[in-house]
Amino acid sequence: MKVRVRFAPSPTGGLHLGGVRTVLYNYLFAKAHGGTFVLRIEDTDQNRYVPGAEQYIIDCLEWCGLSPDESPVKGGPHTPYRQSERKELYHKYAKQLIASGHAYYAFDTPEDLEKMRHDLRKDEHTPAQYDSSTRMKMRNSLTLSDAETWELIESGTPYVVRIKMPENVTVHLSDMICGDMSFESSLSDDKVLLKADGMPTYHLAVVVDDHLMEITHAFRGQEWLPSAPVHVLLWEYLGWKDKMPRWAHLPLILKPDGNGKLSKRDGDRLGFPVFAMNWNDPKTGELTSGFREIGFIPQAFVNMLAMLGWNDGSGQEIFSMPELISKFSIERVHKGGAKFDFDKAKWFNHQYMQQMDTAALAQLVAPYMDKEMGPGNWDMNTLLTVIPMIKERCTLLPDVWAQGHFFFRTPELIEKAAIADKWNDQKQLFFTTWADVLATLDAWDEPTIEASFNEHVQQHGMKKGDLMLPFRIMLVGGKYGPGVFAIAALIGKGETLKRIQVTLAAL
RNA sequence: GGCGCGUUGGUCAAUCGGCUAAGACGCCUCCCUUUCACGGAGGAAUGACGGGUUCGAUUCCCGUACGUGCUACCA
Repeated sequence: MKVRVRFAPSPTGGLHLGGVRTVLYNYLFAKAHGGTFVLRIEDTDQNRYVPGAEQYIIDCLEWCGLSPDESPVKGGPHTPYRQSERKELYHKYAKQLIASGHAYYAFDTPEDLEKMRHDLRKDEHTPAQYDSSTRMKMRNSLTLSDAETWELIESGTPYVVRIKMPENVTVHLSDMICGDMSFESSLSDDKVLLKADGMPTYHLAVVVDDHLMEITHAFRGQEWLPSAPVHVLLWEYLGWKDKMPRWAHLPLILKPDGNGKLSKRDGDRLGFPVFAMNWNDPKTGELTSGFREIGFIPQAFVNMLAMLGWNDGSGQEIFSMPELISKFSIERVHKGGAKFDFDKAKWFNHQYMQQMDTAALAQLVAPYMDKEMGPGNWDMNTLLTVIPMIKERCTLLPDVWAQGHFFFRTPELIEKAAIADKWNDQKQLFFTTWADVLATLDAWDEPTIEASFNEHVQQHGMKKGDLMLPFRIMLVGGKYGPGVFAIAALIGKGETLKRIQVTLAAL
């Protein structure tokens, strides 16, 4: 059997961690079986549709290295891939369901529904559902005659199509992750299949499209489990049950500090991104930060997500994409949700920064260099030299600048406070005279500079330990960075002397 | 409220009836390093609770508790 999987996001906002992970597991499963990964866009809610969101999703997938084989832009054998462009299809199958008695027209207004939910409420806490116990009290094609129904439709009365849930049926569902489950059909309400605006709801669209696009395995978040029986019933009622995909309901990604699904607002609140890339909402003008922009390497991001809900049992945590494809197994995906841990996410990125080759890393760092120094105003060869010296101190891509800016530019901020209270005339004299010695040096390399320093320390009868930190502060501006003599060697004699003199004058 | 799903350290988690319960992140101590890191060596910290089944339960079953999801003309 040829494997076909799909991801069907609604273009209503950024792509969050759970979404990317769903794509990832889809992708890994498909690639492991030589299958096809389909992207279709679920733009079925005109009120919530946000222009640009579709392209954003496509860009995110590309950044993550998870580009689909078939998509609205790429095309494929099942065009169109946008649900808004497949409207007639849904109408056709909705009519088929009505004809076979599994669905019906409903003309109730929102006010009618609200009244029903209030008047017929089952108990204090729970409003009534539109289901077998209430549907015969509403205005729909089950209570109206055919002629009345037809007249209402002809006269342009807004209507929806609802599924007629059976009264006493136990729906069985076999899930690749959750195992066998069963649901009582009477517990679900008569879900709307076709909305008054003519668009399908998710329930109809997912079944029709999965069938038409020959999807064999359907991955989605566990929040869909309660409506899965509706979908199973639709597969059955449409006569396609033998072609129903195998389901896999993925565990949820939860808030780090406790309760609930991770949401966009948690990122703002806790100081980390929840979207793959920056999302600029054109409707609200609100900007939500992404993992790409704060300096994650895409492979690290994807690796981190892969481990949030799955492992191969060996204890290995760093996997390349080909390794993930060959080792991923749906049986080892957890059932329980996982709290997202930003520290662990950063650890993954740190690991990738250490193992990545310098040239590739420099390419990823270049945009941040452009941002700080201006495009063309910095030297790539210097960056290539500097990266191996500082990368172990770097967790995210912009840390390269934070940890190495002094190689490119005289530090603007000098942490004088770190040395000021122990400063004295003797030290002042030491550096003044040593600068003169340095000026006369012929060679300019790390051992030469350090030897000169040591010799000068001895001549002044001072302690090297008292002078190393001041020298560092002069060159770097703060208490961090690689060996001071290596820094001096790299920035050059002129720049070293300049930094010593500037700081001496300021102390 | 109803229904579904889940529950091993603070977090991610291994274990598929034999446990002195792996490993990772984070935290702490020490070593290395005349800075900050990296690295190395240690440490604290876990089976929700109550019943069964069994020679033996973290593991299987049943309750309870807790968590979480759904309960829309949102997905």
